[in-house]
Amino acid sequence: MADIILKVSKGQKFSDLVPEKLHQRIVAARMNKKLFDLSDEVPEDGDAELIDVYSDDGLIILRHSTAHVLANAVVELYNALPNTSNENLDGFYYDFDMQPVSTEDFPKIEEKMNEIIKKDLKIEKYTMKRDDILNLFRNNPYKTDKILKNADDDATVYREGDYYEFCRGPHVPSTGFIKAFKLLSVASTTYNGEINGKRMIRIYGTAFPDKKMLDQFLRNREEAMKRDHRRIGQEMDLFIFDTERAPGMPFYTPNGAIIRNELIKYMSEINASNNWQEVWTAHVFRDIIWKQSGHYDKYKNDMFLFQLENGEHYGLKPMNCPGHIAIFQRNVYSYRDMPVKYCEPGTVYRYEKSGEMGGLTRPRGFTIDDGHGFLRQDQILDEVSSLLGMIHDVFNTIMGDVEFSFDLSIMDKNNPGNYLIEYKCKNCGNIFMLRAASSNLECPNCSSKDLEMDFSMWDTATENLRKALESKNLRYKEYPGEAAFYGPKIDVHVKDALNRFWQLSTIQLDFFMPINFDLYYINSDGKKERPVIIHRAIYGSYERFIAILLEHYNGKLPTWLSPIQTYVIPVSENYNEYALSINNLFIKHGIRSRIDLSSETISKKIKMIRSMRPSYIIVVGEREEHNKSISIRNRKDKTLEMPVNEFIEKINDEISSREINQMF
RNA sequence: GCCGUCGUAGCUCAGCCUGGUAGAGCGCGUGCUUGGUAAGCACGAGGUCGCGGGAUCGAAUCCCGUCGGCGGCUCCA
Repeated sequence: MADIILKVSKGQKFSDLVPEKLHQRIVAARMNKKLFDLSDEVPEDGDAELIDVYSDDGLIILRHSTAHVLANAVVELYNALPNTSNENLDGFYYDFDMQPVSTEDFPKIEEKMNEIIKKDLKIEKYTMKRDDILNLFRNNPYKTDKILKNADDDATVYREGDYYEFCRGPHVPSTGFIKAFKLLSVASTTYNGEINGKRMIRIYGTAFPDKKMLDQFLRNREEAMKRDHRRIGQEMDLFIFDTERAPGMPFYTPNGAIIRNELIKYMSEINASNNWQEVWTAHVFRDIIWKQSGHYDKYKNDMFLFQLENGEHYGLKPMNCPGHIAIFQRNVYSYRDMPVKYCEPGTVYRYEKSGEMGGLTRPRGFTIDDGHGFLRQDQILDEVSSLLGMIHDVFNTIMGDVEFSFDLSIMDKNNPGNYLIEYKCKNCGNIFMLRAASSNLECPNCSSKDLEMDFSMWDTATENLRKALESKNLRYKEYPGEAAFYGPKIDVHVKDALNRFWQLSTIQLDFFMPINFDLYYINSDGKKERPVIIHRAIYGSYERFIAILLEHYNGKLPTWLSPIQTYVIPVSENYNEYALSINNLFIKHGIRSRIDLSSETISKKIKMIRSMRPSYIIVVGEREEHNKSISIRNRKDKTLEMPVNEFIEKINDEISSREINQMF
């Protein structure tokens, strides 16, 4: 439905503007970017937008209102003290101070919620004085705290039956607007996320405008759980975790190593064709390099650091950039040599806290398809454009025609102290870079405090990132204040088959490392000049990317990535010889083929191998031997007989062109 | 790191509440079966119940500690 925009005049009630037939669909209104309850009066003449429950904003309002019904129910059932709720892409949650509940209690809570919904309680809004609100919530310290922090004398309180909520709104007009909801899970959390805060119970749920959408969501959710990469990894025998002896470290089994190596090989080709030179760097460094890079100060608690008998201090690399910088420093470069671009499948080790690890998505050791470019400032645009092209090619090749989203994280000029920026001393003319938050704002040369900020480096870099995105016609969102202190960045998200966005690629500009390591090149005037470093990864990490691919394809990887490309099954022992000759022929032609000579029935062999997701199952018997052919069963369980040589040619094409779809 | 929850055969799990030193299915091995596209039959091997301690005549089971896993929180260069 298109947004409904109406001319409205001051004093009208929004609810009176809703067309009769949309009565159950319009949940709120918006004017001048402000949301209103339908019970509100129009504040001034102008254009108002009616918010449909099927729109993004409407959905959030619906979920928000459902969270309140949850709170209402939980307060009645358990005498809980509600704290706060939130809504997101998947649903909502509400935090309570209460005795722990489990999912077994959900039916009871849902029943109570349904009662509240059936009553179709009006959700009424009251504007109240702060002291009155405080009085109303005097028995709830969490609400009191929030009121003290947020309320002024025209703050709002909403009533739903006997239940009151201190809230900005808006809400759906009555509880009957909630047509389809479900509680999903329960977890514990801390009050306001404070690390030592009071323990709270968080109940997760979701709501949709109709039952059909809810069911679809629940089905997707179930499918996502079935597709969990840990489960698929087990079924396909791809990797293991030796949780006792090497917690958080993935081990690739032969099948998993095939996938990883194919991805590395492809990235290596992409890198080479875009002039990124492959290097190899050490995994263990003396700690001095981490002190120089700044990682030690900031991340030493998250690093694997150790000391030898002789007293020397070492650390495993948590980042690849210092290694690449070390290689860059072997030479003096002319501006003509730039850019210098090094890349590497670089394995890094980070001591993630025990509770922060999880499968392949958050291991302690992982390999980044890392790259560091050393650029002149005028080369940023070209390089970023080239990277955006690489990103496009890579994901379209591997995942198909996927949807992307781009985040541009930029500096917040209202808080320049957070960032490393250039200053000019008005006293002595010295130009230097400084992160104001971390040191005194004074000229390192003459100690003058009369300084002028110069944003030009940031402005140029940010403008180049924008230009690169725009030149490729990519839509992006800007996030002021989200830039790293050392530079702006682009993060790339890719949508998978289950409609989930994953952050994969990142392109970060860095003004800081070049200073820490005193990097320079010689410009056309023969003077030293600082390069900008570009940090980039396309897959992100191999571990995470493999996990995403497994879930995206439900393990049914394109043939070029598939650990088992053909699985040969003879109909009976009488055809073992023919089957063996076929298998050997495949292997000779570079196809990853296996054969099943066990004395099981053909049905059982197929049943057993299915969880390993071979690309093609090849069945041979009398007919095939006679015809010099094979029977091929594809991933969709279609079968086709084909001459052996024709199949070999076709599958080799499929593999070498990294085709996503099967030959039939 | 914090809260919750879990750890039994290669895998998935039952037994634990209400102590009497282990069970299933799949897989694996052997034999029979020679089967044409999602489980043929029989027999067999395999586990000191994550690890350490405590109370008990006796612990997979109860208590404490510890190491891991999972769901969240916090964090993620």
